[in-house]
Amino acid sequence: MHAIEKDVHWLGFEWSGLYHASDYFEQLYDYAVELIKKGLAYVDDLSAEQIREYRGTLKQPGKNSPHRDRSVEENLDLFRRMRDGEFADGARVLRAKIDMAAPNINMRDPALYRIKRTHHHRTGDDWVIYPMYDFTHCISDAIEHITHSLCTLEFEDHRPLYDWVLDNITAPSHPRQIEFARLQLKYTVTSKRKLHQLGAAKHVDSWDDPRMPTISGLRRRGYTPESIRDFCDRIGVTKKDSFIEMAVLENSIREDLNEHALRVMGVLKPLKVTIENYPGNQVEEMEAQNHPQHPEMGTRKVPFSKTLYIERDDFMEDAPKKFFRLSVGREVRLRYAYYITCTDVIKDDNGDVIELICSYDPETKGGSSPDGRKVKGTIHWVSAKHAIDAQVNLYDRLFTHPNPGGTDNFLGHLNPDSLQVLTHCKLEPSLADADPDKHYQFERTAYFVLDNHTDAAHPVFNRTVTLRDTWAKIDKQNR
RNA sequence: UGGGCCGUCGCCAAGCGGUAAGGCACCAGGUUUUGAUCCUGGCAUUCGGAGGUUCGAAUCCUCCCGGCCCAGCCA
Repeated sequence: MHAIEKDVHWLGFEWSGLYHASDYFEQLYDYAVELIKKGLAYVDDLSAEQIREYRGTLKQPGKNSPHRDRSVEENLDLFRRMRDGEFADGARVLRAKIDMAAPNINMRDPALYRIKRTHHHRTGDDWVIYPMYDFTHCISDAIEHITHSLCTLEFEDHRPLYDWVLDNITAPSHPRQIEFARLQLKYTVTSKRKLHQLGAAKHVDSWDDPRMPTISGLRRRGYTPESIRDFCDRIGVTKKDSFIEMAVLENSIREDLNEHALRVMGVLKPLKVTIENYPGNQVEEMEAQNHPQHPEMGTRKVPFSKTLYIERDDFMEDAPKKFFRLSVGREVRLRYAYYITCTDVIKDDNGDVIELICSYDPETKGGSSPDGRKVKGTIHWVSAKHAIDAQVNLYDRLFTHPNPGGTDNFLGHLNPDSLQVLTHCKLEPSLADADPDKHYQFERTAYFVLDNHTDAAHPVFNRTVTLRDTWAKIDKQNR
């Protein structure tokens, strides 16, 4: 309950009052008595299984309970004694007397009250009988003078009952129930029951696991309240049962983060680079912009030295012409630093590249050359001896099936690679005191946020969403 | 003939009798010290289908097809 309040607050909403149906238990009881007195409700002694049998099927009408025609006096007495705890749990229920042959099953004398000795978080042990949803909700809405009671599609069949109850008691008002489709996303599940199962079976860490499409999960993943509200504005509200593509959600957060995230450099999969002609002890402070489109967001200094780390993906031995990054003999720009040319490659015994030897052009400090020559690629880097070590969590869709919830075994469609943990990522030193409330763009890779369960000594960054990657698309097409 | 609801571009979604908005995605260009961002252009002769009414239909009528929900003393 408090978690919900917290989520709603975080999303940016306030409420004028907090109401609980349990505040109306006494009134609800009185309305039930009113129905009994009108001959519109009765106490039934049938067991749950018997009631099910008597209910009939979707295509066949039900039949009346043998207790359906008890006198008002007897019903009043029995209901009173239900409340007083004279009967065992499940022994009797109060039912509305409507129509056992109704085509809408919800109208076949639905249960209004059942006996259930359970501790209530607000009313404690005051009650042993509790009202059913269909009886409680409409009356609570009426008491609160709600004008429109919004709910999801599966309650469409309940609306006749909602109206029946209010039509047959002296209701303080008669709200209108309107049903809408629930928000569903592809490649994930949104039902509370299924989300709970994911946690219970340890497929995710918790309710706020960054892979969960919960408010707390999205928050920990790095989504902002603004982006979620924008997403909701875009998708609209209708009665059509639909599934939204993740791309829409991702677009909303990218749009927000592109505008507000601080740009930094972080190397996820480091490859060592030695600048052979750079003085061994020299360190230069390069000036970098915090946001190229917003100079007012300032600049920062990033240390540069002889030994650096660059992204493994930014080097390719047999690079195609369209590959604008580093390869032996090719020149690239190190963002905010120098142009470098790869001169040699060092491999380990397995033949894997473990280090690059490069030379830099001292005339290109800051990233531009006096002779105006062009370099196609600009890559990010971090100085080896200044870098901080961090863990980075890369998240992907939770399921491999577009509608896992619609299959007979949704857990069978889990994406085994929904979380990829990267350790010893090398980040620029300014990130040593990263702000947990700020969002960062590791330039050229993705948006990240400090995990809110992290501790300062061992920073963990969660990937919110990747940047659009045209190269990945081209690369994929070429294979 | 159980009942209820829904069908407009790949995914969402306006439209409510006057001749198909918009977003996402996608495609093609341009700018760019992020292959990001940004900018420009393209993307439904057609609204699940077939008839009908009308000068005119996605919008009204009829029939058909497809999808979702309901047999908790859960919500």
